[in-house]
Amino acid sequence: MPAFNNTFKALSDPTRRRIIQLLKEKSMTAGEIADHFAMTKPSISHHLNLLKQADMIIDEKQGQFIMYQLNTTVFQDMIQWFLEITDNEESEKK
Amino acid sequence: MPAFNNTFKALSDPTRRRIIQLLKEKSMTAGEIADHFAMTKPSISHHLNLLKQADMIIDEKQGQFIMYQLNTTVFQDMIQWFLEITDNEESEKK
DNA sequence: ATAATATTTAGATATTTTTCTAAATATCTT
DNA sequence: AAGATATTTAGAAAAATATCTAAATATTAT
Repeated sequence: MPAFNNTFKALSDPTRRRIIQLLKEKSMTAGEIADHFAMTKPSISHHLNLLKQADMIIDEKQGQFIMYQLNTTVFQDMIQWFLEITDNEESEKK
Repeated sequence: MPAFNNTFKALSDPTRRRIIQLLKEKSMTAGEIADHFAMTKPSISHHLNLLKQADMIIDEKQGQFIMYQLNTTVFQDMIQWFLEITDNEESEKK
C-alpha cells in the first residue's frame, strides 16, 4: 500500500510529470524515456524508481529492456482526493 | 498566473495538505491554523505563504488577524490535469 | 567466453526545502 | 504612548532531493 504522501511527492517534480505524460501516450522502455530528456540515464532511472514506489507506473522486464507503463488506478484515487476538497459537504456519511 | 509547478510543490508537503483539509471545513486565522500543529507559527506562516503563492488560499486582513480561506478554483484545474491522464484519447482537439 | 547494449546501484555534490529562534511590523487596548 | 497580541520576515541549521560519474548487473550477439 503506497502511502498517499509518495504520490504527491512523486508529482512534485516536473521531470516526473513529463514522464507520466509520455507514458500516457504509450508504454516505453527506460532508454526511450531517457531519450526525451537532457539528463543522464541514472537520473531518469531514479525518477522512474520514485514513480514506481508511488505505484504510478508498472515495470516489466522484456529481455534486456525494461518496459514502463502507466498505472492509472492511482490517478483515480487522486481525483477523489481533489473532489473531496472542492465538494461542499456531501460524502460525509459517518 | 501561478505556475502549475507551484501547485504540485505546494501539495507535496503533508502539513500543507492538512492545512487545506482544515480550510475546507471553514476559514481560519493564521493563529487558529497554527494551533492545529506541533510546529512554530513562523513555520506555519511559511507554509501558508507557499499555498498562497500557489493560489490555493486567499488571505484577508481583519484587524490584527489574517483570515485564510480556500480558493477552490485551482483544485478544479488540478482535477482536469488528472482526468487528462486517465482519459484514453479524447480532449485532443488541436 | 567476450563484447556490446540496457539499465540500475552506489556514492558524491549541489540545491532546495523544512524548521527553528530572534527580530520586525501592525493592530488593539489601556 | 506603552503594553499585549497576531503575524510575518530574516537568517541559520538540518534534512531531503536532484543530479552527476563510475561501477555493477543482466541480457543478447558474436
